[in-house]
Amino acid sequence: MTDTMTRIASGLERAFASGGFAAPSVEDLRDAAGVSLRTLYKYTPSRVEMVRAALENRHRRYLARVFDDLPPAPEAALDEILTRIGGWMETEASHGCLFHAAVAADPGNADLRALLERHKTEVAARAAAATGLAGRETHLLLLFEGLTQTWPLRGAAAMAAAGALAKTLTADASA
Amino acid sequence: MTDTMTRIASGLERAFASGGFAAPSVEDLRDAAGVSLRTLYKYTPSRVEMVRAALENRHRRYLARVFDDLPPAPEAALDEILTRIGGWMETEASHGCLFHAAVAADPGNADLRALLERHKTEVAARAAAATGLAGRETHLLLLFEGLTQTWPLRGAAAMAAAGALAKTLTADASA
DNA sequence: GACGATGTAGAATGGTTGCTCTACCTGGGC
DNA sequence: GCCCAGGTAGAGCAACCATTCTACATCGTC
Repeated sequence: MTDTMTRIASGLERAFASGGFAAPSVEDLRDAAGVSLRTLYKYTPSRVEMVRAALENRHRRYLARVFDDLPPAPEAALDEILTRIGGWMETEASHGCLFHAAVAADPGNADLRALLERHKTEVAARAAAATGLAGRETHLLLLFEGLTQTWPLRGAAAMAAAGALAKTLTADASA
Repeated sequence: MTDTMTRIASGLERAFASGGFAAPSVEDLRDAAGVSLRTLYKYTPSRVEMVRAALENRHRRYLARVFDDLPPAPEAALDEILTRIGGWMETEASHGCLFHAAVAADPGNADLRALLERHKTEVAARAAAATGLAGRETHLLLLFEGLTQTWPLRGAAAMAAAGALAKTLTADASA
């Protein structure tokens, strides 16, 4: 029922998330997308377009899952964001941020890097808006990046550390 | 004058750092290593061994550069560590941590993941020892990971944010 | 000055990859 | 009943890649 492009994008996202960006062949990607090779190439005319489609899909899903319907109070919002990032890591991204992985796999690709930049900028902006910490976008970003990278290594302990550091941020702002 | 293995390892490190782990062909790696294909395969008998050699070299260089000869006072030590990580990012790792990049490029490889784990664990341990923050390894790790990932996106602002968050860590400990 | 260890140069090989192309199927609108 | 937009299935192709192999150079040691 979902239109073809959506089905392709979410299949590709799943494939890259589990297999990385280097390993999966286009035939693997076709299997994951659940369409024929011809249709796959019709919607995403090259392998890098497949990567782009997967990341666009990821971006939309991540923003919705982490930032939609947050509690209005700043400290509660920040706590909830961190909890949701933890949940995201647990169920979706057991080995780190997909955007960083894409750039790492192909560091020379400027388009990919622009996509990463846009994703992180939007994440920081939405977090700042939700927590009333305008002007602290970089602090928030550092916290999220730290949590996202430390989670695969330390699991719940990473969440606890992020929570502790977050408190000093909100306390600072209300002082 | 340096023995062959060392020359190969540091050449490989340079190649992977600038080209990522997926793109460079073994011939590219040979050029970077500055030896013949035969010699390259003698010391690193497969491409994954080349990756391993590069990462081992990176590990040694990183630890030496960030943790050797730190000031004895805890707060000064932490500050100095962050400054050195910033310097490292600026001159060596303009697009993130090489260990995470290696794992991202080949997420199924357990050996690589073990190498990442070992690297980060050792970094956290040495940082905790140098700053007198035993028991806070995860907090330190989160801070370093955050800085390392945010630096390519925000540059000096990332350093400032890391410094601010670090202060709350040391203040906490002395309280 | 001969020898063996260690290096270089680069051709050959067998397998894989990204991508294209041909041929066929299917279901809703006229 | 026919058509055609939009799909499937999968063979074919040229390029590339990791790895191996052959043939030759260099140098320190005896």
